Amino acid sequence: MSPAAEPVPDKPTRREQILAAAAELFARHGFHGVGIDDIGSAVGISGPALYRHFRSKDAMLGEMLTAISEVLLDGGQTRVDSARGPHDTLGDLVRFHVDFALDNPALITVQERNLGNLTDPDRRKVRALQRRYVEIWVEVIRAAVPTTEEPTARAAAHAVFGLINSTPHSRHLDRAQMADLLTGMALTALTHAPL
Amino acid sequence: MSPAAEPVPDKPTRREQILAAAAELFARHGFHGVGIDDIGSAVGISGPALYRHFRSKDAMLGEMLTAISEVLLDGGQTRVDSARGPHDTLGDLVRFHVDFALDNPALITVQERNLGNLTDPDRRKVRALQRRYVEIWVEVIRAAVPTTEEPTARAAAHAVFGLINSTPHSRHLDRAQMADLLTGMALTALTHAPL
DNA sequence: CAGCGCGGTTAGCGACCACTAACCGTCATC
DNA sequence: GATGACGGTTAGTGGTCGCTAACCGCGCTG
Repeated sequence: MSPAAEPVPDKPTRREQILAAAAELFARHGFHGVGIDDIGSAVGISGPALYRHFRSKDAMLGEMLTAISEVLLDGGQTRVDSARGPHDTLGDLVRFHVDFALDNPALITVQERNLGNLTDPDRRKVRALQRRYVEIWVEVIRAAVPTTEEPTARAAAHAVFGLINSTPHSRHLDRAQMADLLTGMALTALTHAPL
Repeated sequence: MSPAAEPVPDKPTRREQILAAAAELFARHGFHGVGIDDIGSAVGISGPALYRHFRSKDAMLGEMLTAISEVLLDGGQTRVDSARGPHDTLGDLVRFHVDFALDNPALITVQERNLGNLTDPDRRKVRALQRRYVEIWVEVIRAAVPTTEEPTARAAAHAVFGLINSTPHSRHLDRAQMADLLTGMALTALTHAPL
């Protein structure tokens, strides 16, 4: 067949394969619980070959977490930019985060658990991105529920992240049901609870 | 002053000191990210002295997590035993878990993140205890919101755990406000969302 | 006061881990 | 058809980690 003409949805590059495998392993065993050889053999190569693609193990985690944070921030900003009204925007934001969590359970887990294993510069960068993402949520929450104080909105946003990110720890429902459940609970908690 | 007559609330034993320090460290750096020497120096002794109190590093984590699971299960059972009505019982359960999470952020974090670092027998034991705790929640949820299917109730329980356990990651409010916020969000999500 | 258990100490051992060194086959290009 | 970038390989190295060994001072108790 003709080369490079198939409807292949972007064959993942080796770097991406490695990051995906590493994310799975980091999520299951923790950053320090995974060896360089474990990651290598998870993608069919062995051990030090990884250093053809990454400068260090720390760099893998750093790239992984900054990528996640950028995707979240970017997606959040997009939802806000196409705002139709405060309540719809909040709904879009919730649905976006729910979809991301359901589609990337390993990444969500790593971001939640392994922030402390980043190098200092990487952690600063990721923290900054995360802060901007939270600020988006704070503004949208306060637009939808105007009586909410800013610190309360921030705490509520974190609580909703916890609710949604709990996904990886429970697989009792199928994807669609889970999405509806989490979206409903998150929106109800944000808009009907006494904040 | 007279020796051993003050209102000291049970001076913590050495084992307890060690477990508390280890919990803090495990929460911050992950199980494999903490060395035996780190734990030792956190309680003022150094390194291998820990082996006078625990058989291994694994045993510390094991004892820590089984203790947490037993406290939760026990507290949950107590709340159910003194039930006055479905809604009150659910409220008691939520408030109990919120209090525990706010008072023991490190323990909650360790239980969430480091279950995978337990030895197989320890993990089985902890999992069994956790399952029983979740089943308490499932029954109470279904009593308070009778239209809820069992798998949905289980997923909702996990989601609420995620919401409440998000506490350690956000300290924007003082304890009382945080307790009210989390309790309100959890109860609203459970009883007013379309489960 | 001899004996001993309790809870410390330091030194060291074997395993493992992140990473480097040195080497090699496969292409694409000139 | 030589060249060199690319992405692999195996062997090895320095450092760290969990744990054991050997030793020791203190406070009970018979």
